Amino acid sequence: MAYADALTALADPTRRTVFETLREGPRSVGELARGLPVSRPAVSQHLRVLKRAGLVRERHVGTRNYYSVDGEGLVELRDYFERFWDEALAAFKNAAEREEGEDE
Amino acid sequence: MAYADALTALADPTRRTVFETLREGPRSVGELARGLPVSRPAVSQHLRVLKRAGLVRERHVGTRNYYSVDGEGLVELRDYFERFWDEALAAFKNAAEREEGEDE
DNA sequence: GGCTGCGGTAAGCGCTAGCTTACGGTAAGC
DNA sequence: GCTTACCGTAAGCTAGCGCTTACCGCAGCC
Repeated sequence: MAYADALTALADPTRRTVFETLREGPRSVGELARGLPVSRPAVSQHLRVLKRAGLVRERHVGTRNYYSVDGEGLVELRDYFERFWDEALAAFKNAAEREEGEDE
Repeated sequence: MAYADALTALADPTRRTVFETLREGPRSVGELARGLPVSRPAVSQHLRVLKRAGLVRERHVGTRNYYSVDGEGLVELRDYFERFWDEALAAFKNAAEREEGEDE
């Protein structure tokens, strides 16, 4: 059920911006906050949510805290959509076959 | 930017349940509401959000309103994550090459 | 040691999302 | 026509989310 956390995490626009910025490479909290219209603590809270969703990782360097993209959350999301797509297609196929059976 | 609507749409647990139920095949609003702990108008509102996100379609039959999965929204989401993944990989590769250059 | 810059956390606040009830509108059956 | 079942929308309420300010801890530097 971890894909649920990832979905709610990426639902917020600010969090999406943070995530998409991190895609370009690791960033410190301050660096991220400077490019955003919100305060640094707000960014900190967003990063916590993203981390809990398995979408980002953190690495301490001195007093700085560098965040980067974690592929695990992305993989879970991709798998979720893929499975969804497969089952939806299967159901569609079943329905089509049933309708064909009714016509006879 | 339609993937944003799809993400916020799928962030809500009730809406996810509705969407996953629809994966099994078309359902009327009443049928969906019966299997959920919320009222029928609530389901109606959720369906409106899902429709705006391009995730579901509706088809009127008499006084009933049948909803089914629309693949368009799913495709947009898949493309978004795919592009994200590609760019993240490219950035990672660039960073690795830069580090290699610094070592020399 | 003191100072500075870094960042996580707590407390509090406003606003929006999701829910409910109440209503109106339409199609089918008598 | 009347009634019934279906559904969408409006209005209103509440819980929670995202934000801010204030505070604290920690690492580096003088």
